[in-house]
Amino acid sequence: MPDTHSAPAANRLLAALPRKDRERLMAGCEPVELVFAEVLAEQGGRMRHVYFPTESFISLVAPIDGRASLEVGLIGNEGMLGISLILGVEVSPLLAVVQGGGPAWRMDTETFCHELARSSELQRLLQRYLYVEIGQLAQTAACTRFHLLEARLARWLLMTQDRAHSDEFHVTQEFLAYMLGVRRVGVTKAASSLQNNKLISYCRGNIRIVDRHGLEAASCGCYKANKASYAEMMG
Amino acid sequence: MPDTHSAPAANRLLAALPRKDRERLMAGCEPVELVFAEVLAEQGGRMRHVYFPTESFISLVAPIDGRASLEVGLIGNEGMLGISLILGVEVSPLLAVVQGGGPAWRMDTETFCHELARSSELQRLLQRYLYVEIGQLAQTAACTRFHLLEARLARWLLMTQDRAHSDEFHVTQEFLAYMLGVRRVGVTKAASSLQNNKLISYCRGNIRIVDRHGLEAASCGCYKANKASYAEMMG
DNA sequence: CGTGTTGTGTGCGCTAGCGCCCAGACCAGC
DNA sequence: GCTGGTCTGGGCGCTAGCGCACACAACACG
Repeated sequence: MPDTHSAPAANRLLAALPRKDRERLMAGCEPVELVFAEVLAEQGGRMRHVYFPTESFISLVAPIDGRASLEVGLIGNEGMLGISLILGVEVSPLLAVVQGGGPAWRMDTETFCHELARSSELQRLLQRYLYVEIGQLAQTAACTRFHLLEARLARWLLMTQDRAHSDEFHVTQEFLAYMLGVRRVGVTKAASSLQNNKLISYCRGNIRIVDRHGLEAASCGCYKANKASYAEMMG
Repeated sequence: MPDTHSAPAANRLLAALPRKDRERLMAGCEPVELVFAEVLAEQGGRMRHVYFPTESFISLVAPIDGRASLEVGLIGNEGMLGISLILGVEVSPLLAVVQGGGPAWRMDTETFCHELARSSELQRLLQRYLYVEIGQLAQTAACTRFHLLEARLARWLLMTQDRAHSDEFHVTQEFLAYMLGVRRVGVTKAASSLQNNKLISYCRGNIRIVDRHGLEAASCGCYKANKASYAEMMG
């Protein structure tokens, strides 16, 4: 079991719980190692587990028309996968794919629902988290409609850096194109532009954030807006 | 008080409640007449009331960058405004604007929260409704990204027709452009195309749906998908 | 060391939608 | 009947992103 697992605060939702609630919840969790591209939930499929990422992170993807798709959410150690269970629905509304491999806590849905019923603190916390997610979903819709690819890419990189807890991570342009709902070539152009401006360095899927401040300036306001909304609601 | 108000089933959420719960809830409601373009909730503003439209309908709009905006939800007699209260948050995540004037039930938030705590049936129902809304939010994001304006317009018209309970309603192209996040001229083109194909007839904001089947064929699959998801979850 | 696979960069013609501006049609009110 | 506001339509040049096809570099593995 990796060392990261032993820190209870490795997931911020868990960390935000009162000690008693947290300990009971974590007693029902098991540590798992998520691997890149693993599908944790199909759209419309029944969820068997919820996940609290610690070092890993998960993309929420809205498939459309069979072929295309669009990432509409990103879950790292600030959140959880399976939040719709607090609405009493154990069907996943979206496709959930591991975007960054690594450790996470996992809990089966029955145990989770049981704990949820017992702890009103847990309920309160997760309700607020869901509220934030909803706001971000709407924000993402508008962002995707209005903002230029380069800005959206910059935002995506920042969000990923936050969740990867590192200024280096691996993601191919092909994959990025899939997430952003554009052609691979479009990503090539946008990424080249960022690289020319010395904001990132890119080589065969290995991305390094060189100038975080510059990247924030190049990204759309949605990045900061999202962060602010999380901070406001989750404290 | 308009006659439509006397029918308890005029709002489908209310109608779906067991008689006892419904009667208690409606006792806390007052009938109001919503007027076009009225703002019922500012983004980030505190909500004072929740609304159950009967003949009226309400747009949920995600403003972005101050100027532009995008409609991400539409609430008619199948839903309610203020659903985020079931998450214990009385701040509106979106801008809510009356899109079609008419009667609705209104309830102040305190009473609503109180009733919510009393009726687990109400909770269950609204949780499912929120789940559907979330799914549609994600769907809308992808739809806006990938589908052509003409198809999106057709979808919008169908959704509005459903909520207006009439094949005629009033909406200017200017307003449509605002909702769809495009130029007015773009709407002119798309609407002309639909009119040329004898699917709608359009004159100075007065729209009439001429060929509903044709319009469904011209719209993207999102319309049917949304309807199906509501039907599945809400019975 | 060659060979297939994976990832990145380019070029080319195309389309949807943009921003801007103006024309005409219709309606309401004086 | 005139006038001014509202609504629709169209023209014009432009851009972001599309689809397709191809070249090339780096790596992985026999």
